[in-house]
Amino acid sequence: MSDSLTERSRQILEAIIEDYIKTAEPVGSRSVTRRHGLSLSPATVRNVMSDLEELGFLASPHTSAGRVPTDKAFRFYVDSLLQVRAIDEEQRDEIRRHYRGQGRDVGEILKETSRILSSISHYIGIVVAPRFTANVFRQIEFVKLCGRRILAILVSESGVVQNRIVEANEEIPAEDLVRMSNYLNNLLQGLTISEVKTMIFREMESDRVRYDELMSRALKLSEQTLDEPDAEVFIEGQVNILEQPEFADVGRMKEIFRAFEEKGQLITLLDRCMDAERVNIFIGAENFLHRMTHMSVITAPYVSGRNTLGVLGVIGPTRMGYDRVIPIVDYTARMLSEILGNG
Amino acid sequence: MSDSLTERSRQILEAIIEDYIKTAEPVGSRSVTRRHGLSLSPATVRNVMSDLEELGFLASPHTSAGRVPTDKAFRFYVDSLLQVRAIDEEQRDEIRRHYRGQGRDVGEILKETSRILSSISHYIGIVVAPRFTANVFRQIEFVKLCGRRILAILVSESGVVQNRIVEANEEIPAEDLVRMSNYLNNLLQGLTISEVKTMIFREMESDRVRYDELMSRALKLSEQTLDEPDAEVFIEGQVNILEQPEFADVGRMKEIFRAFEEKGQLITLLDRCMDAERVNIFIGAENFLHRMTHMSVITAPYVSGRNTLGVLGVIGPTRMGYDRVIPIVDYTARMLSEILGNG
DNA sequence: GTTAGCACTCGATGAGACCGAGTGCTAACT
DNA sequence: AGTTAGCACTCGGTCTCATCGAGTGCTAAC
Repeated sequence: MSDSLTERSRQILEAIIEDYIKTAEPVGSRSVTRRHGLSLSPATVRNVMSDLEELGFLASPHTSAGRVPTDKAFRFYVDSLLQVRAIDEEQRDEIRRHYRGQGRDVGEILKETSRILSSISHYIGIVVAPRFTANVFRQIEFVKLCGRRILAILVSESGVVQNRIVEANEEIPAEDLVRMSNYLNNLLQGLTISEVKTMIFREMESDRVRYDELMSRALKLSEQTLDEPDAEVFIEGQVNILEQPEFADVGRMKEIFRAFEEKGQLITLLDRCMDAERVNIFIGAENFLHRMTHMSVITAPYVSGRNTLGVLGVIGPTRMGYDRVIPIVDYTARMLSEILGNG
Repeated sequence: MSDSLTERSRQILEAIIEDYIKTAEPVGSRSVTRRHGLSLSPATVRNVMSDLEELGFLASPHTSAGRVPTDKAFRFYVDSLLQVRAIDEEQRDEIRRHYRGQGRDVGEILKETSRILSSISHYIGIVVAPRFTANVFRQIEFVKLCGRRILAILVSESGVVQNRIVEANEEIPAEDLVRMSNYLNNLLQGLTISEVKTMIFREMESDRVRYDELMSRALKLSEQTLDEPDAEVFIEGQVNILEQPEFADVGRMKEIFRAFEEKGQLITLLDRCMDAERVNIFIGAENFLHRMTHMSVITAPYVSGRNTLGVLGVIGPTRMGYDRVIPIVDYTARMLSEILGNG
């Protein structure tokens, strides 16, 4: 398919796409010749554009408007035409600067990351927090609140904390809680959370535990602690899309904001990129969120050692500046990996 | 000032306000007579309306439109005319139902609370998480991550958890960390966080500690842990205001969304309600957020025992259904207090 | 004090004219 | 055969103008 394009067609397509990225408006044959030093007449360009429309790379909103690149065109652009630049030095420094304010809550770091992504890309930053299941267990602690209520705190190798209040059947003395957490910490050391789950299940069945009330109670509590809440996701900079001319229309905007309220769908989408090597791009309808028409998503996983922790990315209009944003996403993912990674 | 209004003027003002709340459109003299069984002619009503405008209760967008209640009118309405109903049974049940999914992370509960507020009021729900400073210290734990990095976990009496990664000057053995937390837990038991801060300061100066490296290190770590991050705030249902006809205008909408990005200002506003007895209302410009014109805020504090933990509320257009929303905010605050309160 | 009548205001709506960017086609040019 | 100039045509955007109707304020009568 891309072979069927002559060199000249490519050049013109690229010119149109780049124009469209700049202006958000249908591109006419004149502007192509004007803005790019191609020594061709508008009429010739028109012929080529007509062919490109035939091939599905361009669409015309109506007869007398210019033409607009389709999702297919952007896909081609990203795959074949785009030269990903190295990250801008200034931007790199800005990212580093944001991360400087050190020593905070992991959640804070993730939130800051999505703020960074949004403020530097001028689009929407998104970070999916690490799933517990993918993590390695480090420690569990029980803190007694009043009565039968216990605060369980679960810490993973990478320093992610999950805490929840559980209610025991009866009041448990503080010393017992310490013994319980010692027992569990020993038992579960070094396992991934999913291994932890099976381990707890197996241990509960074992004779040794079945008749030891303390242990079995400990296991029950930890079980309650483990069942995973919905993945947390940090989204920042939603206002930025209000600046985009193509969303001046109120109806379209509503759709977008609504899409962001359904975080579940977003998470599903980003989860699909967990195993990607590096940067991953969904263009327009490719993202399968019907509400997110005219939007593209650029993602990259962040890791700790060999372990993929989560995914981050930027959501912007389909006509976003891919060449600028891709390196930002890539670099930010690396920085975050470095900061969270402890190996 | 309210005395200067005759009974009839009041009735008419109320009718206008209620009409405006329903329709979001300027109210004319005819609609007042039509919709309300007042046996008065439009002409009479017009005279009264003219007086009300003189007094600053009404404003006319232009000569031939109807009239719109001013902030002052809404203030008067809320203070003097409004009969706050008891909460609707159905809504009460719905709130309870939302809270049923128990045993979660405190943060989760707060987020759910703001979701509840938004979905039941159909406006925007907002919850400011408890400040640490106002809380009573319960426990501190140190978890060793790799190298010199330590995860410090701070738990308050009410089960709120604050965690952050701190970096020590040198590697500290795990046993020492346990001893350090034991020392601190003993020292700080039962103090409020602000007392904790002074205590740490005093203790650091004491001779006993100055030459005990372990203790002084412990104090240093806890100091790092304590300095408070920005208060967390949960905002849900921002899309809901897109439904409000008065925000169909894109410019106005941008302003609102931008206001929500500056969470600091919102927090300042809500903080002012921390000491309020019960429900507190800011109407229109009263909230002092210049971006939030045409918006009102209804807040209520949530407590644990005598201790005010934080504030929650609903943000909606100035012409919101106060009679419906006030009991929702009030009831939700009570429920949340009950859930978090442990005494 | 209340009401009917009336002239007046002013935004909203819709029709018509016009403009201009852009297209597609044809015929001429290299 | 590919390229270009010329030209008729399309169609959204904008401007103007007339019209409509909800609503007002004023005056005079009840």
